[in-house]
Amino acid sequence: MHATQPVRFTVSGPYDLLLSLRAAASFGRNRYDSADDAPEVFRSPVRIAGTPTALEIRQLPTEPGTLEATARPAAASAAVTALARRLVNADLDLEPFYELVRDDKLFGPLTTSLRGLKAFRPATLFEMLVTAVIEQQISLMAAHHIRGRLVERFGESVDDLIVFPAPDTLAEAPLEALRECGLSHRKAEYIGGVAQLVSSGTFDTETLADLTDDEVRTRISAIRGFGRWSAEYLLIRGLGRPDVVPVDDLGIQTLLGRLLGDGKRLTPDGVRRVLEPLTPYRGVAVFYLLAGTRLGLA
DNA sequence: TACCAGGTAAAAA
DNA sequence: TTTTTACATGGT
Repeated sequence: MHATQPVRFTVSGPYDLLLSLRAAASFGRNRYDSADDAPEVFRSPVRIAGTPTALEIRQLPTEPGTLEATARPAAASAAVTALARRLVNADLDLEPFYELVRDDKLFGPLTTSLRGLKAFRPATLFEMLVTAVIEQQISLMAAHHIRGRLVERFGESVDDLIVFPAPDTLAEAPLEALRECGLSHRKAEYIGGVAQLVSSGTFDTETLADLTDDEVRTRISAIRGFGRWSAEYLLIRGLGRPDVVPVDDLGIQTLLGRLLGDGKRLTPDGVRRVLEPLTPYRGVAVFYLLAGTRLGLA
């Protein structure tokens, strides 16, 4: 049942793939996830049944609610569709969010300009867990460099892309090799540890999708190296939970202080206070503010 | 040069 | 129980 033809699927609510790609690029170009020569196509290196695969996703110009996914090498249609739906966050319907903020002074115009924008999600939650550890405390710029070295050293090539390292690869990697990518000794331990939990099956990332936000918080925080920030980072970025905000996040505290506060960095309680009216789309709202800032709209 | 950046666990108080 | 400290990289 391998798809030699592209598979098609529909997305819930408004969606603009090109805008979403532009926003993603503005957060820091990731040369392993996109191509310069075809900016209207989302290309992502993924693993399907263990095989490194290049997944390409397009939006049909005449039928914006329908997307088309192609896998090379060809792979099972069901797997391709499921993965593509995850990457573009196909199940999230933005319309209720737009309704909620339609008359808001800040969010009304912002959501009109950015109509159809969604954050991409990574192919695996394991990738998100590792990325969360890398981004702890240091600047995003520094984190990008470290992550790039990790992917180059331990990932697998497919076409001109590199698939994020598999859990067993990082589980078997010597701590010293992880440190050579620029990680602290402590972070190398965290990453080796979570890689062993996932590769051994002790921690099943796929079952997290069935749990509530709070249940996921508890499960993630139980892993060494993962506190509240990392759990919430995984919830919003990895699982696409629309109402979650990492209130400990320095970048978010600073941004919300500037746009919704008195200009100074907010405390975690301050973040909760200013976002309260945006429930149950607080996480999506923060993403729109971040994207708006990056794209020069907010 | 020193300091800060999308934190966390462990030690010290 | 609460507060302090060490940590790696890269930009300013």
